[in-house]
Amino acid sequence: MAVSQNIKVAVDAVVFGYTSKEGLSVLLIKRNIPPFKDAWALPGGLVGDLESLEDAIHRELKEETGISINYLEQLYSFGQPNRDPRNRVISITYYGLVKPDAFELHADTDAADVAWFNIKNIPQLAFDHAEIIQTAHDRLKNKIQYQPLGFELLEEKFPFSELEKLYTTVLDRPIDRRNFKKKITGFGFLEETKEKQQLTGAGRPGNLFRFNEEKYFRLKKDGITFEV
Amino acid sequence: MAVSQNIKVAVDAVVFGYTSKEGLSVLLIKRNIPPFKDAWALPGGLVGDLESLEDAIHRELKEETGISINYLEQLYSFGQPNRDPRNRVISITYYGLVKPDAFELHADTDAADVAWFNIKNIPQLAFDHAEIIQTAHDRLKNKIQYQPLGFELLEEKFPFSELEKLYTTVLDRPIDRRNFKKKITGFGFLEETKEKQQLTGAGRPGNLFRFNEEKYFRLKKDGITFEV
DNA sequence: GCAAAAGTGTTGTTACTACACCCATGA
DNA sequence: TCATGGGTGTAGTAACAACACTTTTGC
Repeated sequence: MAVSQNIKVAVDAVVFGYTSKEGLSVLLIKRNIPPFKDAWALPGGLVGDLESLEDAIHRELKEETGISINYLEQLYSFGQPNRDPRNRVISITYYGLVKPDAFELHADTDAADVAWFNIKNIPQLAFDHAEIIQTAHDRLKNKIQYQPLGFELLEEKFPFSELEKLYTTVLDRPIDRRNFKKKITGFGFLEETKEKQQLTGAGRPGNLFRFNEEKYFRLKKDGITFEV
Repeated sequence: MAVSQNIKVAVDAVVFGYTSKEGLSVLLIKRNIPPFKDAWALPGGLVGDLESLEDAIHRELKEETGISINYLEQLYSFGQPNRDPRNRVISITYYGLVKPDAFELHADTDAADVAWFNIKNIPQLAFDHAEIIQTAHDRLKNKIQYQPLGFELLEEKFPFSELEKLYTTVLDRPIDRRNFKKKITGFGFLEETKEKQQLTGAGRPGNLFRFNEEKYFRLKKDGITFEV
């Protein structure tokens, strides 16, 4: 019906990182071009005419932040006519999970700077990016209730307390250690190794666990019922 | 980064209808322009430069099928470069739920025909629309597990067996009547009226129920745990 | 009176919640 | 020996699954 259309298509990503010291954080870039020059924003950009949406977001992440990420999932599409002050841009957003320590951040092409920001301490953002982060965070909190979580966010081997801290952080409330362990081990996607945690200060060292990838991803697909 | 971009933005909708005789069906239009002329397709079309995505899909539904629908939710965005043979079009898709009997279908502007097709009997479709319907159907089956369902699909007053049939149809398996009733009445979003069903053939007439809108939508928002 | 659909309770089993003390280590 | 964090079991309660017969109506 519309004879010609003048709308641009962008992709943006909310990349969550987790460390037990820092908690849950989000990867942001500092814009070096107007509008919102020098403001923090989500990594992302316009989609190329010949590339898929997934390729576009991976490319943008690589260019703007230096990270490459294998777990990325579509979140929502934002399309209010005035969300970009220049011209109409709709944004297809993704969210992903990574281990921050596994990457060196470097603001390569389009960005003046890149950094992790704790989810509780996000600065003023460009465009409607605050709303996008909010949506992604809600989705993550929701998702944790019917999918296992942790594989993409923890080291290969980790003490059980790391997983517990992760859940505490994402759910933002305390959980009962014994019940949590019963539940998690009941699902069977964790394997206990014979190794013990290297000590970092005082305290009894914990046994190290790892994910059984096959079972983990099957449960991720089939869904679980998770209440703690 | 891309200096100019040549991508069009469309919206498409998977509108589910339910009747107890026909089961679950999907609203389709017959295209009257190439490509895929005379093929069945989802209602939808290009987004206007100044309208929101939601306005666009409501407008297209009105134009192409004659229905207006108040429950519509974003589903997913499809953006493979080759999904439209003419040029690059990304589609932001929605899904909605209606009572088919409440509308007169009429193929107004862009469509040669409009019709309901049973979900088990969908014809060959244009573009990647079969995949979109699949995605919508999966979402519906999933959603039913943590949100109440029925308000948008049933008459104002209905015998309990109607709700039961709806769940049986959507879940595509039999459910235990007594346990189902216990569960549903436990949530408290149903109200029993004093009226009895008008008879349609033999059988004991059932009491009529209605939804308590306030409780229904609160539970829809908060989520429920549903297992039958 | 028979076919069709509605209505209704109980029991066994499983899953969840709440809760507190001892153990291994480093300093 | 003290501070820190890891590890473990039980009992009461609530939710779920399985299951069959009686009632009301039309024909």
